[in-house]
Order: sequence, then C-alpha cells, then structure tokens
Amino acid sequence: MKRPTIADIARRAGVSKGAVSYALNGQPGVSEATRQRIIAIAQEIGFNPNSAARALSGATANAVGLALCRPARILGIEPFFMELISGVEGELSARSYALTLQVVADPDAEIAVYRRWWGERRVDGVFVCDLRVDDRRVPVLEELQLPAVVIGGPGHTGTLASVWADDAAALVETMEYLVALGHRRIARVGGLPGLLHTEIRGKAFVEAGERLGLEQSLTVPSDYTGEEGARATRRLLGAAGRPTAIIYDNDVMAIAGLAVAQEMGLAVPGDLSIVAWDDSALCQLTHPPLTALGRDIPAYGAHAARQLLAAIEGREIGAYQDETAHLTPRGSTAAPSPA
Amino acid sequence: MKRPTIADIARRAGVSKGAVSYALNGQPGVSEATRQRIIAIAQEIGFNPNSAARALSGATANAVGLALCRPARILGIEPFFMELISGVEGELSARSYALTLQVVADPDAEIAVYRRWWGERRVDGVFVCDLRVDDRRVPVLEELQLPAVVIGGPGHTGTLASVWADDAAALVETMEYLVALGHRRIARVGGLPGLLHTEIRGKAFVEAGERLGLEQSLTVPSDYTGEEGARATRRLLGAAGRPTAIIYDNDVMAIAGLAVAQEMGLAVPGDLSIVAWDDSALCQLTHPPLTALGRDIPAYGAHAARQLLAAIEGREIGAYQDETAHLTPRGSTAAPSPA
DNA sequence: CTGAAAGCGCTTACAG
DNA sequence: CTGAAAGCGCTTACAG
Repeated sequence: MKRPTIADIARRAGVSKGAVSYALNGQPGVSEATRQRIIAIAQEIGFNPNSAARALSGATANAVGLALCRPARILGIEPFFMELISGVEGELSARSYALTLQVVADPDAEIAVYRRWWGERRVDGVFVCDLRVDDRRVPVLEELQLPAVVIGGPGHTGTLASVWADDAAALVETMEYLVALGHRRIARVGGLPGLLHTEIRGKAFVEAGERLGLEQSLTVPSDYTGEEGARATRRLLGAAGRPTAIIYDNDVMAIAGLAVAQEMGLAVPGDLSIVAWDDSALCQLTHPPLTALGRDIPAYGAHAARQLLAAIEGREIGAYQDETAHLTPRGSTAAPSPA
Repeated sequence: MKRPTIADIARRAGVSKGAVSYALNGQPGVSEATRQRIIAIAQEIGFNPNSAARALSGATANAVGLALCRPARILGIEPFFMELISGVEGELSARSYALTLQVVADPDAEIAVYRRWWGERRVDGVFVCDLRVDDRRVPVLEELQLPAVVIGGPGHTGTLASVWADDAAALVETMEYLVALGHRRIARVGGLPGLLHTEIRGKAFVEAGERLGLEQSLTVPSDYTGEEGARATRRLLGAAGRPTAIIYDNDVMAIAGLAVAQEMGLAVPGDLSIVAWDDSALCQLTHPPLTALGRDIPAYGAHAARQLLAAIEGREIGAYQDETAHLTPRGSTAAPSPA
C-alpha cells in the first residue's frame, strides 16, 4: 500500500505542496475555501504526515523520551511507573506526541541515552525520574539544552522544570496520626538511599520524631523490593523494644512487612500498625487492607507532560507543586494494644 | 549546542558525505583506512545520525510500537506488561531500536493508532497484545502490511508472526496436581471473556475437569482487578458445596481471593487452596505465599522483539512457542481438610 | 575505491 | 492569497 503524501493531495486539489502544508497546519496563506477542500481530500485519502519528513524540516520530533533505570523485577511490581505513564500518555496523545521508552541499566547508560536521543533528534524533550541529591543528569541536560521535566524535588533540579509533591508534610501528617492513636515507637522502612525523596522523608521523619517526643524513631534503608522490605521488618520486629508502628516507603514493602508480622504471630493492627506509601490497588487486596498515603499518580504524570510540552514550546516554566499525598486509614492501623 | 552532521565529518576527513555514510554503516565503497579515520572522527565529535533524516531516506524508522488497551489502574497493578516491556527493551536497545508506547482507550482507538503510525511512518512494526478470538486488529495490520508480532495464540493470528505459550497444558498440570492432593471441587476465576487465552483456558478447564472426574469445575468470569477477583471469590465461597481449590487467571485476583478467604474465616490452605496464574514477586509477599504458575515474562518479551525485528527485515517467520508455565507450589495449596 | 547528485516528504521564507 | 524553490541530513544508485 502506497502512503499518500502532500504531493498527492496537491495534485488532486490543483494547488502547490506548500499550500497543502499551510492548509493542514492551520497557517495563513490559503483561502478558507481552499483550506476546507484540502482538509477534505486529506481525510478522504487517509493522509498522515510522514513524521520523519516533518521532523527533518520542522526540527521537532513530536516525541518525548522516558528512560527508566530500574531492573525488570522492580519495574514490574511497582505500580507507580505504569500509572505515571498512563497519565503522561493522556496528555501526549491529545497533542499527537509519541512517548519513547527506554529501560537503562545504570545512570551512565541513562546519560548516554540522553546524548544519543539529542544527537539523533529523536525526542524533543525528556522526563527525568528518581531524582538524586546532586544528580549528574541535571547538568548534562542543561548542557545539551534538551527540554526536560524532573519528576521530583523540591530543589536539586538546576534550571530544569519539575513537578514535585511535599512528602515531608505527608509524612508528618502520618506520624501525628499514629501518635494520636497512642504510638510512641514508630519505625520507617525507607526507599533507596541517595534518592532525593528518600532523603527528604528521612530528614522529616527524624525532625518530627523529636518534635513529637517519640521514644523511638528508627529508619531502616531498603530498596523497594518485597525481599528487602521483609528483611527490614524482621530486623525491626526482632529487636528489643520493637516498634508498634512501621511506615513503609512503598506499598510492596508494606505488603511484605504485613506477611512477616503475620508469620511472626503478631496481630495487625493490634501488635503492629502498618502504613504504606503509594496507595495503589494492592493496598486494598490484603487482609487487613493497608492504611496508605496516596495521591493521584496519573494526574501527576499529566502535569509532568504539560510541563514538558510547555518547555518544548519554549515557555518559561519552573517547579509545579502537585497535591500532597493524603492518608487513607484502613484496617492496618489502630491504637497499640497495652504492652 | 550545534549537532554534528555527516557534512562536518566529511569536511574534517576530506571526503564526501557519501563516503562518510558508507563508512559509518559498514557498507563497501571506502578503504579500510578511510573507514577507520571517519569512525574515529565521528566518535571524537560525538556524532549520532539524525533519526529523521535516516528514516526519510532509508525508509526505516528504527522504532517499533506498542499500544496498550487497558485503563491506568489495571496497567499499574499488572506486573505483566512492565516485565514484558523490560524484556522487549533488552532486545531493541541492543539494536538501537526505540520503543514507542501508546495507551489507548478501546480497540477502535488502537486500530486508529496503527493506521496513524503507519501513515506517519513512525514505526517499522508493532506488538499486538491481548489477542481476541476473531481479532479485528489482525486483518487491519495485514492490509497495511505493517510488520507485527502477536503476543498470544496459538492461532487466530492470520498471517502475522506470533509468540505464544501452551496455557492449556499448564492448566491441566495444575489441575492434576490439585487432584493428586485430593481436591474434587475446583473452581476457576477467569480473565476477560473474549480474550483468546481466556477461552483456551476455559475450554481446557472444562475438558480436564471431565477427564479427571471432578465433582465440580466451575469458572466465574472476571476482569483481572482485585475488586472483581474478590467478588468472584465471595460468590464461589458463599455457595453450597463450595470449592476446596480455586485457580485464578492472574496474581492480583488470587491475592484478593486470599484476603476474602481470610476475611470469611477460612484457613488457606486448610479450607481452601489457591493457585495464581502469573508468578510475579507479589505471590511471595502474601501470608501464606501463593502457589503460582509462572514463566519468564521478560524472556517472552525478548522473543517477541526478536520475532518483530525479523519480520521487519522481511525474514519469513511464523509462530514461536515459548516455554510452558510451570507450577511452583508454595504455602497456599495443600490437601483439603476432611469435611 | 571515491565523488557529485538525486531524492525521501515535509516546512518555510521568498517572490509574485 | 498563491506558487516555485530551497533546505532539513541522511542514503544510494550512478559515474568516474
């Protein structure tokens, strides 16, 4: 099957190729009557502009990139990324932008991908996930002048645009809730050290612990996997003066922690309260269902996409603060049973 | 920052642009010495070929497409797709192929995306997921002559290439295992009706049930979500002569079923054995951990990618049978307790 | 083995 | 308001 081109349309309409281009792109330079005639012909023959030709002349690829630096196992089990992608997609496809996805092995590979995409002119901009403190990707993207939106913050984003949420506030709200229930020994199973939001949450946890006068407020670092979440939980529950509540940095670790508690014969929430960060559907599948800190991740992705499209158009943009995660109490939290 | 082009390399090497192209693409037409000199210069100045220019002349986009027709919530919670994508990516990035992802609302939108991608020449080929009986996408892709690999089967793929696994055999193995444990009333919570693999599993379930002389072998249709999985489980467990074992068409529904059983005061595996299809890490996070039918999904994706690249190169390909899922017994299955 | 040139399908100044 | 033409950065026959 031969693909129709603007030359075909021009021939049938009896105009020049330039006129077809103007008509189809809503540019001035053709009469309204001609425009309508051309649009009708384009529709009739099922014309779609060749994206390569368009990119080559217009200098815009009509595609944006997302490089994910997580192993397959973690990517699969983390609902976050797919939900983010869904939200991103909604905005992009409304503007006929394509999303180019690449899974990379490490930060160096990710930077290499950005350089290649830039060199190939394959994408007009990129999303940057898993922001780190002093992230090496930021200066590279600034140097390349490749439009980018950092998903994370606040701060550490250089001159790049960003979307972020106030994790510190969400964590403090959660701790106050647990304290109000009567908890005095609260632990936290943290995400990957080095990620900015892990550091922000860790700092907020320590500060709020002091302010609230907790007897204990210990963080055990982890890596978002169920195995590590289970291991961290065993370590916390095996020690003397074990916590009566644990806050997990994602839902997968919280679910693993719940299984460990049940395995050890501890009642949830009687002996141990559990709070999950990221309130995916998983949290409602357990028994008891998990109290969780959630927010609308597809909407977060949609905001990120809007920021990126604005950046590509050269509009001045900065940091967009998304909604703060809110706590949904479910069956996994309650007052601690008297010791 | 100005992107280097082959013209820059040609100037510095003192050769024509054509020679640079030949040298970089491993084509004959330049001496080995010249080739090495050109490659060295390209490396030095960080050259990457403009993908649009390449696509426009070479007629290959160096990208393949994947359209996903599932709502955000299900996409997020289903580890299958991200694992598949990870595997696909491994093959693609080794060949410098990009993956273009699009989330679509329904089959019509998906078909429209294929037509648009084809017209735009944006992708060289596509993956087709969630194959249906008499799938309308198949004839469209055949008509467009857009290289495609169907992920699913066997059969119903027209002249398109495919990768598939023998779900019927896996299901029969599972039923024989449950029967050997002493189960005589086995139920199944199925996936979306209309999907080919749902139909294949349903048919195998009925046939094996008869052959094994089960007292009961009932399938309740569902939609892969936890909510529906829970509802189906309640329905099955609330009826007289309730099953002693349930096989779920995915792990999310199995986890929801486990919670329902616990909620109803049934012991798992004492009162009810549970088997999950899709052995993601989720299955090991529950208490008890779930017996599951698993296979290497990233490898499945890698095979699909190899098939698609072969199809794009015009090589004759057919249906590739991947490994059959194998059963991993865990704590959720045992002999039924005497009634 | 090498160079000059046409062409892929668009967009966009530039003349009329 | 419209047409003819250059140009984006490659690839690939076609001459030498």
